[in-house]
Amino acid sequence: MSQSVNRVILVGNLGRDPELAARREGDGKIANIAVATSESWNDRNTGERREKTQWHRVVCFNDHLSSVIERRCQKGTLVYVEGHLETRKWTDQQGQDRYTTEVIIDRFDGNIKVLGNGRNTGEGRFDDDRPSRSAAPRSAANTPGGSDLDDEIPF
Amino acid sequence: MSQSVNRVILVGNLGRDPELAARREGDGKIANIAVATSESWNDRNTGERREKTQWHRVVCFNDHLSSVIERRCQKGTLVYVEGHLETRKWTDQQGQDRYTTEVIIDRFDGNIKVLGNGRNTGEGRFDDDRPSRSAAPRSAANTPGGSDLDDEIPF
Amino acid sequence: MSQSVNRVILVGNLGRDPELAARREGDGKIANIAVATSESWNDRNTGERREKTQWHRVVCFNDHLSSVIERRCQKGTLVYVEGHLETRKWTDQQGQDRYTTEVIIDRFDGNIKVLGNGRNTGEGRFDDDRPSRSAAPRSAANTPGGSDLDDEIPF
Amino acid sequence: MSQSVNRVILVGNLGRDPELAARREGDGKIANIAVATSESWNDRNTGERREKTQWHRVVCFNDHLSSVIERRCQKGTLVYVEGHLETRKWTDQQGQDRYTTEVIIDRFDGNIKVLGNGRNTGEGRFDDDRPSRSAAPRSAANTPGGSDLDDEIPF
DNA sequence: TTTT
DNA sequence: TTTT
Repeated sequence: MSQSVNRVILVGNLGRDPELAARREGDGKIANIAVATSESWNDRNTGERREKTQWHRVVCFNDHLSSVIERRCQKGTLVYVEGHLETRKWTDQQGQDRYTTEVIIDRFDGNIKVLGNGRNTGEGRFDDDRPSRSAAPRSAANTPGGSDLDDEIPF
Repeated sequence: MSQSVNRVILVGNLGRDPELAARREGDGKIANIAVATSESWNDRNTGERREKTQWHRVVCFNDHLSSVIERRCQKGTLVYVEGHLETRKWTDQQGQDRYTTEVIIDRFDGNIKVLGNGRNTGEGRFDDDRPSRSAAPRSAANTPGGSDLDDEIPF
Repeated sequence: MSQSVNRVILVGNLGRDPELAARREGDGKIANIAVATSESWNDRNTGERREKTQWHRVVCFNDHLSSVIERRCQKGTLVYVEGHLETRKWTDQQGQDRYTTEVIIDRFDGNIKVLGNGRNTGEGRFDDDRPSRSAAPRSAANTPGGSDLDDEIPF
Repeated sequence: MSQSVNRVILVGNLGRDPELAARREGDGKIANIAVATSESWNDRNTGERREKTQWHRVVCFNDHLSSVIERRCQKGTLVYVEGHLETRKWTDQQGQDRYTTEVIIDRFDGNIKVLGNGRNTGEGRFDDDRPSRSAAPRSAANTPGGSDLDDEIPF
């Protein structure tokens, strides 16, 4: 179990179209996206509005989800991403150790969501792309004879 | 410090317009919103598409933020909410104990975000509503002479 | 995809031993735990230390994980829980509609972690309980010839 | 508001004692900690147990919280950290651009918690260190005449 | 009921 | 470097 947690949640816009990486043998497609988050504040001294953008390297190792990213996302798309941090080591041309930190999208179901923009305007549901391999959520309220909460706001 | 964590993150749509509650003395405005989240899956047995909606009572005790909710949110608005769970006890008309669980929006800055729909279409930034009381984010990259990451994707 | 997110993170202590519910046909064991979170603050007016505890109904529908909860958790155990909110409707003895909100533990791997106390003191790893059905994490750094970050501190 | 979210949650152990950085003028103390998270799995091919550790640079820019980290944390301490990602640019000795990604602890209250080990065994509460500047949580259940949930289990 |  |  490892007594540890490594969790990242991002909501932001793609800075460019997704890059579909070369397929590694047996592993399927890999998608790389650049996600921007920004915060703004009023400068204490000048009173001016300031803004700061962070760019995040987000990587998807799942073949099917990468295809969906390819189809549904483009420069400007607003996405929700849930993943974990990984820092990988590489060697630059001068032979020096370099480290790059990425957000790895964790699991298939629900860890990336298209929230707006891009190609997702009214063309049907994302889930339509998925084969029926997705299991039913496991909980009481999904059982037959269960809640009719779906039909009305219960409060 | 209490060695505990109580954290909720929701992205969903408002099921109705916000309700601005009566002002409690000295506490400012309170906003109540009904947020829907849903998940869908293919039924194992029938193969049919099924969907399940959850409704969340979300409460904001901050006066200023409640005003913003009032202005910026309406039925259908997609919001991001970050808060914590509270269950409060009350007594019904039969004199019985009842419990209601709500998501309390945690702090002012950034714990509710309008992601789409509603009144937020191109009318300027949410932050324009805020007085300059918001402090500058505290971190290295915000210092003078700092990063020019804002101008370009660095990867 | 549903354009929505419903996510709860708790770190808190069990208020009593886990309750293993009756097995529903075909669904395996269900575990119910009561998790307390608390926050404390200094009262603005009196200056006294005040504390507030929240109790959370946490439910696990996974058979194997429920067994682990049964073995590893007891009254007082500190746990990390990651799940989502569900409110289910039921009818009380007076025939009135009632609603109960629970935190449903999301998926098997890593969504409950024993952080301390209870029976988890030095009795071996939680993972030893698991059969080898757990898949390898999918990411670059796990590939053969990959990173040797594990062996040394990169900063 | 910026329509974006940048959020990191870590639970892990300190790999070394905290490093208290030089004070920047007017900004107070800065604490740097190295937090390890790890995951383990059974190798698909060999069946062997494998483990992978990630190291996270975590930075605290808050003076008071940095003092607490200094006192309460040491090599081996298990901590909960909530923050956001920042990547800062710097120039190495060869004059090349380099980027380092860090987790910045977000705000004062509750964004770092000592969960175990280290110096936190029975020496009194963390909160005792804090002056009474912490405001009361704002919510219904904290009001006078409010809930007595604290005293009894509601389920 | 828990815990600090 | 940590921890299980």
